Amino acid sequence: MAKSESSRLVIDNVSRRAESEDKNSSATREDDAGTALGNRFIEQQSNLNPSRSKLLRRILDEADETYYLSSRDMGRRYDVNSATIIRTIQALGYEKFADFAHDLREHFVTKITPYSAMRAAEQTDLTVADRVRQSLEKDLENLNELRTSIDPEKVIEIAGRINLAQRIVVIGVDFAATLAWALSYGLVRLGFDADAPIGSGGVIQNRLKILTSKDLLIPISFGRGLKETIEAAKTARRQNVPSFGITNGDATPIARYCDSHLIASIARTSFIDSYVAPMAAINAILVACAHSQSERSLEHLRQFEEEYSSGERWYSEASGE
Amino acid sequence: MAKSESSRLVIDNVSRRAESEDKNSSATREDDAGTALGNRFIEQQSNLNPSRSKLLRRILDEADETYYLSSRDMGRRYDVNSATIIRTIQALGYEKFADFAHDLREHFVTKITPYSAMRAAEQTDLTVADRVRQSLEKDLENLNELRTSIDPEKVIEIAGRINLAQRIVVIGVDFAATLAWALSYGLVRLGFDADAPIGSGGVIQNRLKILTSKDLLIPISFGRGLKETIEAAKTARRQNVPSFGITNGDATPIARYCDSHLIASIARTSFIDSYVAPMAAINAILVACAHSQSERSLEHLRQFEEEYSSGERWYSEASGE
DNA sequence: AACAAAATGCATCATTCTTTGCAATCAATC
DNA sequence: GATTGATTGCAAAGAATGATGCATTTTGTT
Repeated sequence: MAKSESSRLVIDNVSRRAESEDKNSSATREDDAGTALGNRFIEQQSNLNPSRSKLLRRILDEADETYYLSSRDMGRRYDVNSATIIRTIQALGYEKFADFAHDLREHFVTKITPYSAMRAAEQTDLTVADRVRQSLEKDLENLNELRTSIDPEKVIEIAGRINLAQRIVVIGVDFAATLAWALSYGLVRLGFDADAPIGSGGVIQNRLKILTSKDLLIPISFGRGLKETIEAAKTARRQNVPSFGITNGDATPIARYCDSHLIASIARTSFIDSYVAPMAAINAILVACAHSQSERSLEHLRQFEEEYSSGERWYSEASGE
Repeated sequence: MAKSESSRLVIDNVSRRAESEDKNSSATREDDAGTALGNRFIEQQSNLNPSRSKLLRRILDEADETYYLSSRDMGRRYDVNSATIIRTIQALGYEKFADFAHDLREHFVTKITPYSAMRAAEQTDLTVADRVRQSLEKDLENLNELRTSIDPEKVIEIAGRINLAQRIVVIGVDFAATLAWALSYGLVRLGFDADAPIGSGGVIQNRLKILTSKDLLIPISFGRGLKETIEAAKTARRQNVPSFGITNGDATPIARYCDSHLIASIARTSFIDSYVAPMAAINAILVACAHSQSERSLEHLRQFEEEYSSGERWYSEASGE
């Protein structure tokens, strides 16, 4: 009984695996990096013949279904002898299979997102509850991707620029306005002179006119980019105003027209873009700002918290019911 | 060489374990539910003597360090004979250790968040980069907690109410205004009559005056609750306006004064609350809305998308550079 | 096409693991 | 405080795993 029930996680991942096989061939992929095993795979690439490389590629990609296998089971899974498994991991530089198994688990843990487990069920007749779950798991995946791909140093670099800037203007239109507002509000709380102008392109352009090279523009837009936001970035460039963008890819206009940028996925399961990962990125920026110049920010925060919590702003039972 | 490097994940979790030992004793906890193993642990509680129950409690809680152990290693870890491990899992109803191991892995996977691994490093001298990473991992944990604790049916229930409502007013002040704005904007895109009034309490109260029992109020506030938001919820109750709250606990004023509510954690690592999980919750609500009355919403969305993408709003290279 | 080098599969052994019988220990009840 | 039933540890048996020498196949080169 335990058995039948417990095998439900392993549904049918064969199809999706097969499909992703072609494009990636078996070469190293950049996103392997970050785990001991992934790094070793990259390093030792020259010591691996094509079939071994391919074998490892599959084991790593399918870590969610291989991390708990014995060498024999792994052999069975990929139609090779267990000795081949052993010798392949030895070619990677591991002395014992147990060492490899450990690193494979680590690899699995850092790459894991529940969404990858659910993706197998690409059924057509999803219930609404399924879609809700899927949405959350996609958010989790986006966020996890952000976590593994983000370079903390880059975030710190932004924090540094924010620290140096006299004024900070955050631009976001439509849905991205949410993010712009969140960032500028957070920065204000940390004591920075930040704002996120809303309104038509005219309002924004006017706001930009007074910016100088001592200020900082943070435009936020995804995909093709909304006109007003991109125009703002270009204006900033013309006026030598430093700019730092938040977007979802290296090829987006924001990435092109800003001095540097941060990438956070807005990939969605349904029709509505998910701004969860960018929100987390903004959070990270705020944290970096707060801690990279502790005296000033923390002092501001403390002050803010004080007047905030002592003040009249919180609800108190006394006032009614 | 593989060995030394690969043991870095296992730092020192003993202290934190010990500390959390007292309060939870060894009794079943609600958050065990949701995995085959957790459920079985709850069910079979009566068949377990205190020491076995305690043993399992620890194994489940420390799943991140036990999921890959053999029965022997588990025995060593908890200072019992491996036979005790075997018989304990048999008392749970498992026939073979392998079955238990499988469910333990599943348990681990559903509970895992990278933050739990990092928490061990409660050093005092964190670098800024560490704090950035920690912030992201905390976000991930909050989001994961939301995912495991959320009841999709509840989200669908909200969606149902939103569908029925004539007008929807979302209230959020300060940081929560970001969320309010995001929700109302999303709803508008789906074709609902929603808005998120900003401004002083007076503005909000005026906006509420015209609401009736056919409308819906969605206040968003966390912790102690901001006065204006709570007052809005209470006003709604007085006027028989249905209300649905988003907050971070069952004991918050929002939870008390709203007809029903959704919980999303804003727990943070630094000084700034993280609104990542609530953002995901809002996303989930929007997805549920979009799919629970497909005809209307999807039609609206399609229309919206069309005029949006064909329109002048996107950036196009032609216009400059 | 022939050869050398490398890789794989098979068979095997030493190691480790799971499971169970048995004796000792512990806990609860009369 | 003795007795009984449940639980644990110990030890051993049986099953599975990891690792390696040897024969065979594959790959790449001349």
